[in-house]
Amino acid sequence: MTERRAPSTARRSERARVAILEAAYDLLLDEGFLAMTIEGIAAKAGVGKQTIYRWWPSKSAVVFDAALHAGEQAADSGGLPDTGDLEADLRLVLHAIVDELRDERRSAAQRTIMVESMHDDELAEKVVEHILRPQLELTKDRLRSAVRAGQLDRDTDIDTLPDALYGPIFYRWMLRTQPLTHAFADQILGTTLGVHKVNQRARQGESG
Amino acid sequence: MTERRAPSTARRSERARVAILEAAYDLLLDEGFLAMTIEGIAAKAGVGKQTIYRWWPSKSAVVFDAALHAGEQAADSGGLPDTGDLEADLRLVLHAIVDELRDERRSAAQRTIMVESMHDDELAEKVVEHILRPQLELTKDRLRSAVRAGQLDRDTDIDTLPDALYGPIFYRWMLRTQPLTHAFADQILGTTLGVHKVNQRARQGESG
Amino acid sequence: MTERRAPSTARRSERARVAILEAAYDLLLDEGFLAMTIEGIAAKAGVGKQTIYRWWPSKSAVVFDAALHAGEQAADSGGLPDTGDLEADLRLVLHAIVDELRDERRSAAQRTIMVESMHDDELAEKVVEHILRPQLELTKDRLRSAVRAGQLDRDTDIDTLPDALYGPIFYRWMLRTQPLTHAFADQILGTTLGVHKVNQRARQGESG
Amino acid sequence: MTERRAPSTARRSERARVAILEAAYDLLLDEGFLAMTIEGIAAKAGVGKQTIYRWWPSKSAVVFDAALHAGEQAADSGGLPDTGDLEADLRLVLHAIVDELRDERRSAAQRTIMVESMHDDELAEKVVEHILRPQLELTKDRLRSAVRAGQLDRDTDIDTLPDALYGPIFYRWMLRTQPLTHAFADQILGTTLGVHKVNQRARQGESG
DNA sequence: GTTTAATCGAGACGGTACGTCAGGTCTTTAG
DNA sequence: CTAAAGACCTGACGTACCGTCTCGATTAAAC
Repeated sequence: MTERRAPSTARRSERARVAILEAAYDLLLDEGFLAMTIEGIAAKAGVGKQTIYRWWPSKSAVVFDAALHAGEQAADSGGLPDTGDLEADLRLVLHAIVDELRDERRSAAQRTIMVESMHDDELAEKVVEHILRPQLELTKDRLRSAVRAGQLDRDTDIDTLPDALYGPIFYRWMLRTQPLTHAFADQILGTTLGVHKVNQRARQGESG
Repeated sequence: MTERRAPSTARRSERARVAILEAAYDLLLDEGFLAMTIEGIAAKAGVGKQTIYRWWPSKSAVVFDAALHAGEQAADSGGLPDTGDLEADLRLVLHAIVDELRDERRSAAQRTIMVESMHDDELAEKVVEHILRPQLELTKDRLRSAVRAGQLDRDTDIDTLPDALYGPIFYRWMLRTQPLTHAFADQILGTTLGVHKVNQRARQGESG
Repeated sequence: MTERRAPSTARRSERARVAILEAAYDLLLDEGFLAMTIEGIAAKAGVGKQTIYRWWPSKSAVVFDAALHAGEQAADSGGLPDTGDLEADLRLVLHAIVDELRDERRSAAQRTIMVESMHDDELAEKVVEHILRPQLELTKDRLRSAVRAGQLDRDTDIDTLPDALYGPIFYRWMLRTQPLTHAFADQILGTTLGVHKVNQRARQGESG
Repeated sequence: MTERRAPSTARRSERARVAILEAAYDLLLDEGFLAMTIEGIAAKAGVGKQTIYRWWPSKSAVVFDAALHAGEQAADSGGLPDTGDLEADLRLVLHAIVDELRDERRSAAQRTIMVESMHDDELAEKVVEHILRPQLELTKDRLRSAVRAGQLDRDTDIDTLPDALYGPIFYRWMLRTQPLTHAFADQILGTTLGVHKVNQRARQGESG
């Protein structure tokens, strides 16, 4: 993933690679990004420091790969569910996200990476490219499908809606101003889809 | 702000205190939180390292105070504007936030504080209490005023709406997936208020 | 002695200085120059590495000072003995040198210094100035005294004789081709003084 | 020369062997023993590190062989000249040695090897066996021949005389206290042979 | 004339020590 | 008594080499 200065990648020791990623992930969870050190990773992985420096340019890069390695979940989803009912499908997705983020153990690493990406442009780019962009694109695909199915206004801004959905959840997760719940996700969903929902608005119009 | 282990605070040199805070803020803008060092602050401020350690417990603490010192703006706002037109008032606020965050110099400190609060619970609490909570409370006040004025549904969830407004902006600012613009803020505002706006929905219902 | 890059020497910790020199000397005797490390000295002295690097530019420099510190004997001799009997006086000196060089513990430092001075011109100069030249000058003084006393030919080459005395001993010490003994020293002494001794040659002439 | 752990020596690549020795000698002259590295030799020779480690046990061993290879002069001499005039023959030998040692370029490597042999017992043994002992034995042979010819006392210590001859020259060469000249060699020779010369002493006796 | 097995260039590996940097504490000197 | 200056111990940094260990790809020998 990140072996950009890799000399060949052919002779590379898979054993060492995996040991490093797992040691890095453990240390990330146990000590946090700032406290962990390259020397610590090397020691825990039973690996020479140079073997880390040979394949990764920075601590950020190792940790990012470690997080990806820990959850090979990024590419597993072949897309968002599409049952025909947009709101139900999105609710499923948001609930899954909330569930994952509420598991403190699993989400600590994610949060750390997000945080570090704020002052590490290289890391930030990787986060956007490998984690956020794919998720956003899949979401947009689902929304376009909904437009085609007549469930959303034809003039809905497809680029903004995902931010409106994920932003508030991200906000509460990062800043912990209030608890992150399914109910909150539902409210965000309702609020966000509100103006754009064709049928509902029509029905509301009739009954109004 | 953070002088917890201060021995007396009485004999403290104001000259040194200000020099430290200003040096710290300059370095924060020039080098960023990670690159700057306590030694660097001391050198730039023409101060002994011990004079920093005597009054602050950590780099985070100095930088937080430096940011507060730089902009004594946190508490200046006596509340959100209330012209009677909720959407216009919120648009003003969101545009101001966007403007501040788009100014790299001004937003660097904010970003740093957010970042550091992630692995510094004490700092996190201060951020929430001194910066976020006040902003959220003022926003809620404005929303309640709108409900009273009949501009918003009576059953609008006042606790969720601010997250729906600020969350997406925070999301784009932190993750930099797409540029942060006034247009984006406007769309979020439109989407978010959409279902709750009394007049507009009524009008839409009539014309539907 | 070697604090060339010393910033001030005023604030210097005498405790640390002595601990370093003693640790260095111990390690020199126990492990030898090549095997010992700066980190090892620091650890044994209970000192930070930086405290060594602050005051000495190289391992050689530390070890040289350590050797000087161990035996503040370099300048102690107020001159060679002068009992009137040149051969007896020189025999005393050579035996003392042999004794010192045969004591592995005591000669290790000397050997190391000689070795290091080969690839460290600055050190070499110090060795010549502080150790060799004084010894040679004192020896020449004693020889001149013997010429005045009529024990040596008036045309004896005073500049060559010391090399003829010390050279062979140095040769065996360094190259270890054969053991270094008092008998060897005596033979060198006899051979070297042979042609120059006034009385003996005269007596030999009479008996020839 | 030193291929002690060589598995067969049969399949050995002569090209690689020579390239290694020449690279090593170049590096020895250019950087000195301490600064040069096995990796450097391998790189300069265009050879894998393992090819060095396969045939030599240590850097010392490679460098020693490299020096031998550079001057295949060690074993070329079939003995010291024996014209019947001991002093003239030895003068020839000493002048040749002085000439070689005065050539800084050629003698630098020799000096380095001598120096390193002080803290490298394995190297020391090789130096003694391959370079010094042969020279000393040849010298002793010549001296015994002189005894038989009646030019030297029958009780002359044959084991000491070579040290008395070579020691002072070695001393000045290594320590560089004074320049190394033919005149110096002549004086050493005169002093050393003085007491033992049969004819001269007899003549002196007659004239005394 | 092909096996076939050792050697070759290459270079990754687990390590040690390097010399530097900054952390946070302790000490000295001046005001 | 505080502040400046800065030395102190600590520990991580990123680099250079160590000596060992695979890798294919030549060789040169014995079949």
